[in-house]
Amino acid sequence: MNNDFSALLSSIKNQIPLDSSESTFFSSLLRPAQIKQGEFVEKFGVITPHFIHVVSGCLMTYYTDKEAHDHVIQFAMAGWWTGDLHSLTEQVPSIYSTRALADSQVLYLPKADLDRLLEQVPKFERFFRILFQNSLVTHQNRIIQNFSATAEERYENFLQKYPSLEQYVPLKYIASYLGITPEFLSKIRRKLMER
Amino acid sequence: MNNDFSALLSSIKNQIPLDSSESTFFSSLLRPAQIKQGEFVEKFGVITPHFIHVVSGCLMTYYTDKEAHDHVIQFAMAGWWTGDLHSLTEQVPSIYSTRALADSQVLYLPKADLDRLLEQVPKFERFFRILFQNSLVTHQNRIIQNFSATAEERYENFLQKYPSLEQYVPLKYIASYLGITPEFLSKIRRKLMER
DNA sequence: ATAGTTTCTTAACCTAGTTCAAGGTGTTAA
DNA sequence: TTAACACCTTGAACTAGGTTAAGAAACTAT
Repeated sequence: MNNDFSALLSSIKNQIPLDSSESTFFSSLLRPAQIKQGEFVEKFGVITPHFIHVVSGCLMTYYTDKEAHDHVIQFAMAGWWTGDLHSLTEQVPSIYSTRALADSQVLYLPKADLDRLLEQVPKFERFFRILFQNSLVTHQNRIIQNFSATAEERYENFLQKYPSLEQYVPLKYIASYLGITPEFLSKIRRKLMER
Repeated sequence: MNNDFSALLSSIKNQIPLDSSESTFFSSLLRPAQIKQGEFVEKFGVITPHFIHVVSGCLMTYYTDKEAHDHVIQFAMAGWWTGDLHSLTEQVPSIYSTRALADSQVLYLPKADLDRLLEQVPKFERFFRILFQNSLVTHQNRIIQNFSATAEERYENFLQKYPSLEQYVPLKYIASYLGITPEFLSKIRRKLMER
């Protein structure tokens, strides 16, 4: 059994029981890839060809607005799925770009294979239903936070929630994820240091 | 076939084929209810007992923060599902409240019945997978908007996207949904009138 | 080592959005 | 008919966070 796949397989088996032929079939659909720091795995304007699972390292997904400002919408660490869902499912050009913040290993699940998987092993519908359901709750919490917490509170929550990210992620991207400028994050950090 | 159910059934059949016994089983799990304007269908601190589908009228879901300020996170119109997913699935006290903005008809799908449905008719996993997947895309778009658009742009987008809501929803709740104060929404509206 | 590039910080000034307080309008209800 | 109430608006004073521009640190790459 390939070592790249074992962590993913066991996280899936946490949600749905898989027999060995199902595991083998699923594994056969995954395309491992090594991504160097700074490389793109998904680009604005390009149709996303596959769902992306992070085995190691760290990826960042961001949106570029009309004024050419980037807005980080997600950091994806080991064990996470990422990629523009809308582009993937509707096969329309992506509005996001995804880049590696560190050398990373990923598993690609091509759209056609994902569709085949869901058809042939319907249990995976359940897996992705739960995955999306949890992600939805996370997104709702983020929306609430953005409305009801100050930038300072959001930064403190971020540090608590993703302590391991500091090693990978330049502060300017954390600022972007929090919805503030790097300059303002700097002010916040100084204020917190002085305490 | 009960008229309350037919719109929901056909929206489901849009995604997954249902034979008549499956339709009947699903329908047997739904509990119709009439909600008067102002009544709650879900309350902060209470475990959400069922998933909620809106047949007619309009519901509003909001979060109450430590300073006792309400933040509207969703308006649910005819055809929408609503309710605190996290409370429903984990059976923990809800952090949201949901109220009727107008006299409304809803269908309750109790948690135990939802679980039974997913077990006995696994096709529904697919239905909810797609439902959550689409909702996730909507939530991501909202996060992006909050970061990259001004309050004025967000208000204009809101009007475009939900033109029918104006009849039900007091402006102060629209302000809350947009993440601004009613006073500031007032200023925006005057500015737009003057054009 | 040194130049080039990217990241982080500082400070002065600016603005979108808030807060507070008051008044206007519309609706229900005795 | 007037009191009570919820909603919307206005304006003045304020603040969280943005902008601009500069320099300091930290990396890369010769």
